[in-house]
Amino acid sequence: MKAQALHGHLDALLLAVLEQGELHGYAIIEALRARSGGTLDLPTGTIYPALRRLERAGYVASSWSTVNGRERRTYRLTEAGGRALAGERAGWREFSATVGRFLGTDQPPAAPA
Amino acid sequence: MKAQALHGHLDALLLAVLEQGELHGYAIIEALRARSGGTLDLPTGTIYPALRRLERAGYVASSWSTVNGRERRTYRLTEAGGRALAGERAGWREFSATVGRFLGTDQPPAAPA
DNA sequence: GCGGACAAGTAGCGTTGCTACGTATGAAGG
DNA sequence: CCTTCATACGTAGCAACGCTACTTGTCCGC
Repeated sequence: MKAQALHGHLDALLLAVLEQGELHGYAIIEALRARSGGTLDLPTGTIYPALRRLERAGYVASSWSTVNGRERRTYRLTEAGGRALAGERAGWREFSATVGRFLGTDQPPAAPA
Repeated sequence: MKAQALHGHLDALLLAVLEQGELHGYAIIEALRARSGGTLDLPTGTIYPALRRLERAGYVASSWSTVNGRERRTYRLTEAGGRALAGERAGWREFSATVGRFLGTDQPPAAPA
């Protein structure tokens, strides 16, 4: 997938991942990769700054913990983050519907389990 | 709709509009606005540079004409542009499917005529 | 004459993600 | 013991892209 196609939607993805439970940065990267079937393989230099942006915005909160001598910063969605996610979802729906009208999205044949 | 959400997909939209026939810049803006139901109201400062980008890339070709004393630069899709559009379509499909998996797109109920 | 629709364009800005780099621990392999 | 790899975090600088604001010019209606 083209790299910068994410532009403007990364925050929504991160919030969506955190919606299902708190995770630390590295795990978020793996979650994105796993849930996307390998399509979304985002570098750390993309994720970590994005998480800090979200924290600054109040959409996520973080706390440190040490696991096996490794420092982890675990992020969780805040209430504001939940509201933001809802907005992002609505925004995404409108956006994809609009662009889809031109690019002919229609039915993705994928029938997930 | 949030402004910069288009990031990376504008070219595809322009090519898609031109696919249905050649148009001049101003008409492209109106076509986008009309076909999107007013959602896509892009300023000239967005469209004109984008068209020139596409022309430089060889995806569209242009020719001048004068209508009612008004200079028009009419753009049409080239063969390379058609191929590019096909690629963009595939890219969009993958992108929207991937992001949709996280944001929950599902089936847009729109069943166009 | 003046404002508004039509028609094209440029300059500069801000956002955003990416590349490249740096640091540190623990486990596995030679 | 030393190297390599996976885990885990982070920053600095860059490039792409669309937007805002502005400019120029014609034609039409008031």
